Amino acid sequence: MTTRQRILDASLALFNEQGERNVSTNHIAAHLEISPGNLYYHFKNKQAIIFELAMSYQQRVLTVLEVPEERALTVTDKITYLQGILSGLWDYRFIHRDMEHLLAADDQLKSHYQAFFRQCLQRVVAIYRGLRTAGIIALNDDDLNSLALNTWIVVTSWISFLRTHLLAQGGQPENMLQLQGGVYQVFALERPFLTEAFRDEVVALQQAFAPRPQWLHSLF
Amino acid sequence: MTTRQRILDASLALFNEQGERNVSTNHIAAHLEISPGNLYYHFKNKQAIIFELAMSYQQRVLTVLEVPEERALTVTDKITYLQGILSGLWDYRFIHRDMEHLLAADDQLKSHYQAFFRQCLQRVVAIYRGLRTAGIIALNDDDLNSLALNTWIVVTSWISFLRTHLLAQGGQPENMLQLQGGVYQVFALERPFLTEAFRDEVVALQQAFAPRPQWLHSLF
DNA sequence: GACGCTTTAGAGTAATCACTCTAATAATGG
DNA sequence: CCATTATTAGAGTGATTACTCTAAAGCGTC
Repeated sequence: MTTRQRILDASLALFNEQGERNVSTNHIAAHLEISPGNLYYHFKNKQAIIFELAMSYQQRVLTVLEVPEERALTVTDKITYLQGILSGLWDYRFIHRDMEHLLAADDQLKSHYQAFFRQCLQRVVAIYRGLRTAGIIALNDDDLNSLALNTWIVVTSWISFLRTHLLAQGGQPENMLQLQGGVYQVFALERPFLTEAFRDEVVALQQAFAPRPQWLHSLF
Repeated sequence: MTTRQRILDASLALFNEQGERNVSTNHIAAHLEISPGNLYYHFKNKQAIIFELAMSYQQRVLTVLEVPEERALTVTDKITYLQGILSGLWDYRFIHRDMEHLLAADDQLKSHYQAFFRQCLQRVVAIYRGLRTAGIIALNDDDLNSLALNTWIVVTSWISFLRTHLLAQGGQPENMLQLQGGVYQVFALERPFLTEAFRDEVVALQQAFAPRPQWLHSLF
């Protein structure tokens, strides 16, 4: 693997674990046992590393959100989408931790991200339209748009919600289970719009993602 | 006003405007035209300032979320709650920008915050129970719990959503209007649970908070 | 094996950070 | 008016930051 790629991988891992704020370029170099000069030979500054990671993240998410045109959507599709997005968010979780800072520090990243968000929202809308066409949910366009936006907000906030409100240290195994709770939570958004024909089936599926009692009951 | 209070006020203003990360204790002192030594006479470190601001924030939110016991809830109550919370979140918006960092840096704040969150969630649940008792919404306990959690997530993420996805510079006047969009968005969460008796009334009310076309249509 | 290009090491730098120390000044109370 | 205490100024500190510079090492090719 090239040094350049090793820098990206190490940066991503360290940013995720400790937060971008707490990881300096010197830390990254030391972790890789290379010199700071070497790091700066491959990237002109820290922003450039972040920018590249953010591009990978966006590509990952957009790939997950592709909408099949030739066939109708199924309930399983929806789960696949959610799991894909949640695992993408997890793998790049440093990005949503203080995105305001990342965007404020890099105009190029900001415009890229805002375009990316529009694309995402359009695809989420398209997915819900697909579910409506498939007869799985029933709602008007206003409700659908609001649902799409609320879904986006809940999904993208879910990880930081977990990390701030629940388990203290960011142990991965524990959180991976809780991560699935995001699926449950989004299903709860859609549930009232389910058609009678699909309600029982979907609700049964949702239960598979029900948060484990040990932390759910500690909430309510 | 005491120097101590002036430090708190200036810190809050600067943290909100520039982000806690970008505001050093030296900045705060310089802004107040006092010496760093003076600042550290009143607060033992930066964390202590943040901690105190976080306590004010929590008290503000809990005060807003008080549930009247002697009377039934009305639709107007709900709007009052939402506006109160949103304006509280706005006035302390630095807190939700990188809360993970704030909590990781201060164990005391972390335990306070987690207890605070539980209290908030319980009150949101109580409010929805009140609306159910008043016959405004109809749902079972599972749906109600999920709705409460989703409401909390959407409300607390709304401001950072606005600041990252929409208008670039954080101009207050523009954002104050958009801030109200959060009310609309939460109403959208509840809308499918409205009883027939109240649906038309509430939906009409919701329209008053509909986001202005100039940025809504840019989204979809 | 000499040349040129890419990659690397590592010392160094100016700026900034949170915070400390000492001493001067103001306020207070007897 | 004096003694004590509370408040303030301001210089300074060691650590850390993002990043630069120079020179050396690899390495492919003729």
